[in-house]
Amino acid sequence: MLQLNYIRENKADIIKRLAIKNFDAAEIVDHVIKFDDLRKITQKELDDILSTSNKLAKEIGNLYSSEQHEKAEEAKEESINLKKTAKELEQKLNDTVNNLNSFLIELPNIPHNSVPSGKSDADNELMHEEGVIPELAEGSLPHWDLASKYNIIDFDLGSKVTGAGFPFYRGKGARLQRALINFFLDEALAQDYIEYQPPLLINSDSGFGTGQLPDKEGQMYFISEDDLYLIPTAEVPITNIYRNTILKEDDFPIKNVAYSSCFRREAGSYGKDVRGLNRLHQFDKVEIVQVQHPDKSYNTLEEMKDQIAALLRKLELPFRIVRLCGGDLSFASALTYDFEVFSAAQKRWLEVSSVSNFENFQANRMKLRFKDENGKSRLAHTLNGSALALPRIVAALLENNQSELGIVIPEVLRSYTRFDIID
RNA sequence: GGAGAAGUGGCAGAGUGGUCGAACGCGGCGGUCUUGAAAACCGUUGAUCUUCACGGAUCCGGGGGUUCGAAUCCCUCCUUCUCCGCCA
Repeated sequence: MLQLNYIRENKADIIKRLAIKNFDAAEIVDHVIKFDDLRKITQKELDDILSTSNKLAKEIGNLYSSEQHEKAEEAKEESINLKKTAKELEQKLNDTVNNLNSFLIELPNIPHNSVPSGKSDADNELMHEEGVIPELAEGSLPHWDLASKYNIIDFDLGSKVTGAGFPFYRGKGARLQRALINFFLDEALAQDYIEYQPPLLINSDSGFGTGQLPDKEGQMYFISEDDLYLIPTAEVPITNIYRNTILKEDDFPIKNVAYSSCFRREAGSYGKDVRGLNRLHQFDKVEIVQVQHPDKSYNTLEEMKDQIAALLRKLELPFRIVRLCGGDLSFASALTYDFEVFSAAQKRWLEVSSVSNFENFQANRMKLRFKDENGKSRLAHTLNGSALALPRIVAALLENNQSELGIVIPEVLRSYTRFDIID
């Protein structure tokens, strides 16, 4: 959510920059300012009424204690009238604030200056590419075939027990997953992150705080009985730790890491993009979250980017980094880098991480503030990134490392898997 | 799941209808004293909206209500604690 004062002071600039997200903000901004004006006026009127009513109430108290009952009754009469007016104004103020908010939450975050314009992922900016794209031998298999060949992931069994997109991992497949989780967590701990195990269900306040609600309501599994949502990412519970808090400046940087399962309905997805591990309803991910001083958040973003690149390098996977264009950037993000690994049998790049700076967009929704050096409350900046999402990493490892002997485990993982090869 | 108790400022803890945004204490900050520090003493110390400012309004778990007036009374939801039941 954008800050009201910022909108008022930078109207033209906001409209211009949101155009990069292909979002026409002109009308909404006008509504926001109009309703905010009305809000201020109404608030003032109400405050004045309440002020006189408060004075009157005190007076009535005094009149009673000095036994002037008649005068007190008169004052009561007047007070009741004031109250009626106050009720009406309150209603009006309420409506106005609701209108204001309904427009305010429609505005996406403003893209960073470096964000290129563009319509879709085709217009993303390739920033970096490294690693050797493996030449696979004749007869090489995509990961879903490898999964059944070595009996390490069972999609059909998942369909039977739950439904499509909920695979079972078995034997060395399960152990590989566990190894990756531990590897990713240990790498983050070495960078001074604090490890968390969050709840996997969140309430609607939390969903609103990070921006999933109301925008992506249909993408989350909802438990209506208890009014709770399954988390689509650990970002939600981990960032919401700081909802409605005021930090001290020396609390920065806050660096948290969490492993969790993630649940996504993925309504509307279909076709070859969702085959095998490419897109699941339930998957595992290690997520890094930082809360940072506004002046430092972009340095932090670069640091997180480097950290994620180092993970892929250690796993010996060929990868590239793209800067998302305006059209591909999420609602809440100001700048996002996507990491993609090359999956050699599918011959395509798979997104395995997304690292974003939300600036104060989430912080404003969840009232995450800090005291600056002058003792003033200011909104903090929030960032997060996957480090990393498991399924597509597994897909690339299986495909890229297949050989006649089996699937070769990268050196760095062997102390975690305690096997060298899946055969 | 059943029965009971409670939720007040960073912490601790008073306040049960009027002058309470809230005593006292601790902590924090500033000062006096000191070569420096501690101690002692003095002062100060919540958030949000609004205003150039003075000021005004709102907030005592959340929401609603009673009343001229609510931290204080009523309803409801949430959370915590105790006892019983169940259970990994």
